[in-house]
Amino acid sequence: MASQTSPTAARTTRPSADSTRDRILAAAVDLFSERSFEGATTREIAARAGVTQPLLNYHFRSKEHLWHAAVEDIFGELTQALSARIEGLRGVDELSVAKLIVREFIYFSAAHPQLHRIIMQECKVDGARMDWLVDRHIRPIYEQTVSLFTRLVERGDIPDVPATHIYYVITGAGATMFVLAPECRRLAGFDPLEHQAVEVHADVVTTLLFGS
Amino acid sequence: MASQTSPTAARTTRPSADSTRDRILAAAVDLFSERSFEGATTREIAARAGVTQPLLNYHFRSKEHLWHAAVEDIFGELTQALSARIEGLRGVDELSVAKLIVREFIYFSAAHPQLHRIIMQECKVDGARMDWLVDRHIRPIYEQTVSLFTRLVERGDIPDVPATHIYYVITGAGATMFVLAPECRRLAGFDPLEHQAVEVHADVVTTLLFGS
DNA sequence: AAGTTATCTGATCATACGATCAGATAACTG
DNA sequence: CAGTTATCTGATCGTATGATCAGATAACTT
Repeated sequence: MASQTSPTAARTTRPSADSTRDRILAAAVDLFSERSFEGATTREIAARAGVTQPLLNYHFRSKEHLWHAAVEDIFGELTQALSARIEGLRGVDELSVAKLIVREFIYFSAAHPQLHRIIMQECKVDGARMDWLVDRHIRPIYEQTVSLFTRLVERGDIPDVPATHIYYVITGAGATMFVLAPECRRLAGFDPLEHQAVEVHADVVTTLLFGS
Repeated sequence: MASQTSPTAARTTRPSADSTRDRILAAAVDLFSERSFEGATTREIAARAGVTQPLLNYHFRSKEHLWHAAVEDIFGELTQALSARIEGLRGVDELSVAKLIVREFIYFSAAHPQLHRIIMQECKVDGARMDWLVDRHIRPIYEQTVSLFTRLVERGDIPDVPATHIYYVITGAGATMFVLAPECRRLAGFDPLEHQAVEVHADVVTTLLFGS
């Protein structure tokens, strides 16, 4: 029997190394982010993973399930990275925590452009996948961020800026830039990542947000 | 014989009203922007235009040609709108022209979110359509904008900001916001267009760019 | 070793999709 | 009006794609 997982269920039941399945997931993350759901074919994903196409339907009920698992995978990594960062900052004041979390997010975005690319590719009108993505992954992070920044504003630690603006700066200026690097190169022959290290970019965003 | 047009040829040979063809083009612009090239089917486009599917292949050689014609259409409207604005400003100083052109661009973006949506949907890795789109439409506008702003900077009319930053503010903050309104609503139950008139948003961007 | 389950493949199916074509209808021309 | 061209449709084709299935192979259990 295939190890069927529901689209929303995190992959935690079998912790052992399942390298073939993982390779398929990695290939799916890559191709879905590069070409969107409709633009990526299961054969292409299989080829990149070095397996045959029917194997995808063995490990995942359908292409749609595979997409959900892939998104679960990449967003799980993000959540884990952020949690680990917070965990390592017990006792530190919330302002410093916020600064370091934003940095962590930018670093992750630079290292995993697939994450923002997938979001971008799913920005379709009346898209069910986008609804799921927002509900399950984006909103939780968004609300945590907003509540953290709201506390900092109330405490007078940072200037009072609308929460949506904060989020816009972080995700937009802070992360999407890395994703749009290829388009930037296409347009102006200029790649932001070549001229500016991630750390420098993180500095800019931090200054923008925290005014320091 | 079908009125075949090459993908890059502007539709200027037959100026008379061709309402069916125009309805197909409008439907194509809508659906390509809502669902991307691969996500939109020719049958769906035909249905929205109120015609049968084979008619698309009569007016356009292929789905790819239809996409090019649709992009040609919407970007042609933009170019025309900007040109008309410039035409009506003969003799006006370049700083005022720049301000009004930026406004015009934001108004157009708000009225035609399909334009930025199409760009967004074609942000794929190694996408031939994106290459064409940048070469034929985006770069010309980009270079014109940059050269205009460069002159203003040299003249000391506006603060010295890197050209790419200028373009980023205009297109990013200025226009993409309207396109991402559905996602904004999805995420935070907040639609920027409901809370903020286009004029107000244009004010914000203008202030950001021209510091006045 | 034998039995059992998990993993993987080749062959194939059903369908959705873009394209084609013969022919109908409408519009235009002389 | 007759002839011609432009416009449009129903039927159909070829193919790409996601899914299925029987069976092979590997791994694991007792």
